[in-house]
Amino acid sequence: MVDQKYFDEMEARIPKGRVRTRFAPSPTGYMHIGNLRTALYTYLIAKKAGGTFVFRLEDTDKKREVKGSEEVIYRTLKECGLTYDEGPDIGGPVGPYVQSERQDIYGRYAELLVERGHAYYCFCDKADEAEEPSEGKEAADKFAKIMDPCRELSLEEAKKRVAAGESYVIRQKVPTEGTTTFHDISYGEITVPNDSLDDQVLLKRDGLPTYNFANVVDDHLMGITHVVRGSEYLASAPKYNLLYEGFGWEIPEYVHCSPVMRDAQHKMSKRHGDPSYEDLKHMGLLTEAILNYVALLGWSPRGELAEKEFFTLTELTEAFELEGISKSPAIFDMEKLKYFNAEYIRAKSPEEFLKLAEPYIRTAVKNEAISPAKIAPLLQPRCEMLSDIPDKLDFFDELPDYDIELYTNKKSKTNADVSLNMLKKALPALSSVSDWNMDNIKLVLTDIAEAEGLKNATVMWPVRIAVSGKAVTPGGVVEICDILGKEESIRRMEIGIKKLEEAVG
RNA sequence: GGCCUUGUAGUCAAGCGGCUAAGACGUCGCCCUCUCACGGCGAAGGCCCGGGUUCGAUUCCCGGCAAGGUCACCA
Repeated sequence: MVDQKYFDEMEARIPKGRVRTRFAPSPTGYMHIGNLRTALYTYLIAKKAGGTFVFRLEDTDKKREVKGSEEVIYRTLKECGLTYDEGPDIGGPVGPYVQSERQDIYGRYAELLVERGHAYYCFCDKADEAEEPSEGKEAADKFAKIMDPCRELSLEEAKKRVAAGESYVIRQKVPTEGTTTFHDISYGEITVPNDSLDDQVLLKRDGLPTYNFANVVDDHLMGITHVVRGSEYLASAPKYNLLYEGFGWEIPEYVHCSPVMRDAQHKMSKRHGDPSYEDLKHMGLLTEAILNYVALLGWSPRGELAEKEFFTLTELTEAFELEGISKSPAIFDMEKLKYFNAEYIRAKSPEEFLKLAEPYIRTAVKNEAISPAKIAPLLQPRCEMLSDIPDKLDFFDELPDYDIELYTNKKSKTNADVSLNMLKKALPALSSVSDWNMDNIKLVLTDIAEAEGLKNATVMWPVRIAVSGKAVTPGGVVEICDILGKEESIRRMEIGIKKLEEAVG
């Protein structure tokens, strides 16, 4: 009847004695932030304990598969440095690591569970009812109907019908009375009445397992010691325990993670345009910053490290404690992420930053005579995201058409008249500079201010407006003139003088 | 609706019976300064509500309220 040898062999393969965690996404979407965070915590738990991090692909629902999403997951894990020790592409002792390649396993275990009296064949065709997910009272009514007659069928009778070719599903036989308690590392002990648990389908009509069943079987067969997953699975955890008990298997530790929210009532979702990991990358955010921020969204270091907020992956591995995981949902805050990103950008060496910034600089500055290497240092302390860069540089290639109102500035004590006067003094002075560099440009300008008994701003402001055409620029006049070059700077000042003369009369 | 969970400033959060309730982002002000940014200094802002228990509750218990999850042959 039962092929005991098969089960013994499967059992024998299971690694024992060390922490093993697994990240088990389904290829149905992109890597959203909650996913990434779960993967991170899962990785950290394993690595902190010197254990094994396993990657498993849960593709039991072929209909919902999204092409390309698998690659996104692999790429994201790789970029983030969340390297797994066992997985579909690298193998391992308990493979295969793709559920669709393990199909025969689930059928055998489902039948084993039937033999053990914790599951039963169900011949009712509920497909019609199940098509449309319903809510509220309706769902409650449907649940009542789930207690079907097949539950009471004798095993011989059921097998006879199976042998006759009748189609069936296998359902879990949940006790109708009593309660079930399970333990979660962050949520503690949770007890639920058994009559609130439904006889969930384990093996579908097509022979494939449901997520809940495949999960339990695989986690056991892969020796997973800590099951890390989203809190949306909290409600099904009691049924998991019943399954483990039904098989006579050891129950793993559970670590449920609260969701990452868009706002107080909605989870982050692609449908609402919330950014995925890849979206954030495209916005010019750094992997280190994303990872660091995400780690702190729902986890915080304790004790002496309580005030530390910048962590590398390695530092996280050391600092990570299960106790620090938060039970309440956390709202994703782009502003704070940007702050982290800005910090990481500033921490880069000038060379590293130039490498990162150059493509962005070049989207705005096409003029080959202008060197990105000269612009990058101005940008480094001034951008939160790399994508901020182009807008800041739009005046380099071409002088924008600006309003002469810009020449009026209270703090610099300038207006159109004063500015015209300053430009007329600065023009010849700058024209006479033979060695065009920042020191000399600055010297010429400050000399004018000193000679006139004015504050530096009074001469700097008008010149900066003239050469940039903008009220706000990265860097000051000195840097901008230096980058533009003498000829272009002079030309722009002449334009400024002309504009002002026309206006002032 | 049943069951489960959560609730410290706008946001992330520390706290684990006694504190002026950490820290960070954001906001505001000041300083630095040729604009902006960086940097420095400072300010405003909070324990969901009501009962208990206790000499004393943000912390423990009960009840509300609010929010979330789940109740699929989806994961």
